Amino acid sequence: MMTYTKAEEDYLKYIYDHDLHAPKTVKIGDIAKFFSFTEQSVNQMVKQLEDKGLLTFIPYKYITLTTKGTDVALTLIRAHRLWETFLTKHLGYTWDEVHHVSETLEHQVDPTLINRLDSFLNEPETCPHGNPIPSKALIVKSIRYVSLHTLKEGQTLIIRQVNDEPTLLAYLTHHHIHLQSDIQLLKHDLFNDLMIFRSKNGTLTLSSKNAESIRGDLKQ
Amino acid sequence: MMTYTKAEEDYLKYIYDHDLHAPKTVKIGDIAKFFSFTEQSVNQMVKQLEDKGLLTFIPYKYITLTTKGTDVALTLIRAHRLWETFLTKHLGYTWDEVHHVSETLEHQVDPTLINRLDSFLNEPETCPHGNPIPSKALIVKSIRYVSLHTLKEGQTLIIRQVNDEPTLLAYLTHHHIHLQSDIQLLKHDLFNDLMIFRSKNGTLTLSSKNAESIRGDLKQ
DNA sequence: ATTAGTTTTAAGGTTAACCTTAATTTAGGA
DNA sequence: TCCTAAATTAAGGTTAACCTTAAAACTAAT
Repeated sequence: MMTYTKAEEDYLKYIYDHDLHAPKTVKIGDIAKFFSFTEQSVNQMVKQLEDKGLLTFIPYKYITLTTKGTDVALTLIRAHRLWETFLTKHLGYTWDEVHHVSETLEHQVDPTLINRLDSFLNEPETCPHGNPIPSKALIVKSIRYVSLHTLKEGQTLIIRQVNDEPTLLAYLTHHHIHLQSDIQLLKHDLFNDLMIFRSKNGTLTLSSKNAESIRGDLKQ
Repeated sequence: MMTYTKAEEDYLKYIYDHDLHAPKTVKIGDIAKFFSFTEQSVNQMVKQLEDKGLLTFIPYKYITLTTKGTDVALTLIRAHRLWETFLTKHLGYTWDEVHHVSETLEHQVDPTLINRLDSFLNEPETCPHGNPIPSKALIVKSIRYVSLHTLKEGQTLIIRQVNDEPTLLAYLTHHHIHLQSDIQLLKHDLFNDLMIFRSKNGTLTLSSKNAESIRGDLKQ
């Protein structure tokens, strides 16, 4: 089992996420902008990752992960989400507290350890934020949910997934909103790009960018 | 909470262990020999640790940890032994397998995490090798056991503690010896410095140096 | 008072891993 | 065709954290 540097892993994770959201569109410039590096630096690192067989770069087109690169990204995600599950299920952490700790534990990806942790947890399908945990064979069972920012006024969503963003999670927790909560769009203020919702415990406001980080099932 | 580099932590652990075994005797040269560094390097690092208030060095006499330095060492030991306990109690590791994994996990010493892990494990008193786990307040409950290498021919020891040395542990496991096992000294071959023992499953030989790593209660 | 063993001072080398600046070069659309 | 965005090449800087070599200086014990 090869091991990669933190920077390499960060590149792979970014590319994986970006590609999931918009396939075959990652360019050198995207990565540079995201990490605030120069394009030359990114060019170098992309070359390095290509040399290691982790990605393919078609100049002037796009970057994609190879199977090997995808496996590395999924291995990291698997470890991260399993540690998060352990922390919430057994150590009493809340969903907005786990990210920070898991960031440091996720580089603990020794396959034996992670697989045993998986068994101990009874092979959970999702992390505390509702995101799928890749299986031992790195298969991801992904479910297509509706994103909160696409709601029409009056519609209600049952929350099933939230991106692992501590401030957003803390905000939701503060409003007593968690997985399986109902949330109804009262008003979409297009001018300010704000969405106002009603939940069981009152109303709350989210920018549509934040709403995009929340997904679930439409309530009939 | 300050955080220290791996090298700094390694120095502190070495000094702590050495001091436990032979109080007030650690010198620059001991550390240098142990790590195979030059004495000048060690001198520098010792100065660095002194500047950080972690130890006291009386030239031509000895080095001792300050309270602060002792606390750092105990924090590391606590984390290490709690992770070992988790790995054996819940993830199915054996006592000779845990050391390697815990080495990398032990730098995970975020106090909240470790304290919650401690509660989850029901505040165990000892690690899988029988060594005491410092409490949350860093109190060590140490029990005085008899060392195996001091046995007289014919005497039997009930094993309660073994130093965390993977090869020794693997050897014992191979002979089906574990904590609470009885082991009787048959013959002490002083010429070759070997000790021959009988256990429930046959006989085995240990150098007296290895025997020193095993402690327990004399059986009447 | 010697001397062997210890400690200190000073300057510099190493390693790993990135990241930058500056100067070109190339591709592809208007 | 040209122009702009994208990519490349080349050389070098940075940072963190130790560790080494070489040359003194100091202690304690005979």
